Amino acid sequence: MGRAPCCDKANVKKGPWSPEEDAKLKSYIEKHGTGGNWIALPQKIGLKRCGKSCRLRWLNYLRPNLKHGGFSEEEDNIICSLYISIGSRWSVIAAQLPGRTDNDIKNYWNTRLKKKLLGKHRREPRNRGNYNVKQDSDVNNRGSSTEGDSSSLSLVQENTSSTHHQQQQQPCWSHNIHMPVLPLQVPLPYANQGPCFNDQDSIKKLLIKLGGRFSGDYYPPTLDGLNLQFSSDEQQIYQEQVHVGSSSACITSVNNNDVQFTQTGQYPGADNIVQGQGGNFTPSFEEMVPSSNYPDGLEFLYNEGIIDHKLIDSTTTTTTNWGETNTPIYHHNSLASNYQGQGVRQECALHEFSYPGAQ
DNA sequence: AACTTGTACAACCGCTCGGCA
DNA sequence: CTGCCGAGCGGTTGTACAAGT
Repeated sequence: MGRAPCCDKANVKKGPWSPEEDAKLKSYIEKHGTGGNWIALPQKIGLKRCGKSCRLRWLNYLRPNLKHGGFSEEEDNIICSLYISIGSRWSVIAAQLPGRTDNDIKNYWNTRLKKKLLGKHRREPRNRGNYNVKQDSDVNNRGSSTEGDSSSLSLVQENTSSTHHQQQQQPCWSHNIHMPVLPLQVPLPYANQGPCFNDQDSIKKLLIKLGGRFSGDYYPPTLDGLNLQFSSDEQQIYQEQVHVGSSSACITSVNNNDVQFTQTGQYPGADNIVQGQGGNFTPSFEEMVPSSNYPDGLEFLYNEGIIDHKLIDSTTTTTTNWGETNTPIYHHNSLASNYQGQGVRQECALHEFSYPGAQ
């Protein structure tokens, strides 16, 4: 019992749009609008295209005032900070970047931005003492960005001393991501959600998923301390796939029902800062998250010091009880503040990103 | 020059959500 | 309340092109 197709697949054209098709669609929408019905639109125009395809073409390519390519450093940083805050909610992120589409941002993240960060993450030696890492020499870039300037994503790892047995993964946070002031322009309907992993299944799926995504030189994370109850099959899948030094969300789990997160950061825009509540980035975090369990796909941000844990202080750590609620886990300060007053529970971990450039 | 590999981006697919009857 | 349907979203795939061998 599958869902009925939105159009007759046999009679619709697929693949790249011709200039003629573009012209037809654009002129019609500019004259008449979409009419609120994308499905009927192609018939009206005489296009042999699926309505969804028309919508996508219009939104991602033909719509006026769209920018293509040439992402600025500021846009990079906004994307990074929002991704950290709300995850892969590209439409929400796109709403913060005028002229950008969700598809554009998603592609940009997947093809460049993530590799720019993750690639560096993988290449650099880890825990070998003091070393500096600059994000300005990535081979994936073809000279389109202005890298290496003071506003780029840069980080310096200075101190790798660790007293824990997970020294291999022990990050030393010293430098700061350069985050621009982010004036939110629209409500963020998902800002209260963040990556929600509020049950064991979610955690397990996440771990397994991450296991497939990362591979390399790092020790696999231990499940000790997470109190996740894996079936033997799940555990096998996990152990087969996970070869990471970091994974998953900031789990500081505690018992069978409760899993806690801690997360902080300092956001640069002073006007936007909403001070969180909380406590230190406690030893218990280090102990209970032996492999640095960080948000989905973002471990490198932490391990590379892009998110500066030195900044964590007694005012900024919060916990989330998974057993009770769908409480958000990762929040941007401004996102969180933006959503206050809407009846949304805000016992979230607020990021604070330092902003060295801000005076 | 020919082939292979890597990258960027456009487009598609399938799912979820919300409006409406 | 329920089911249908369209819009929207995010993940994935396809393709063109550049770079490397």
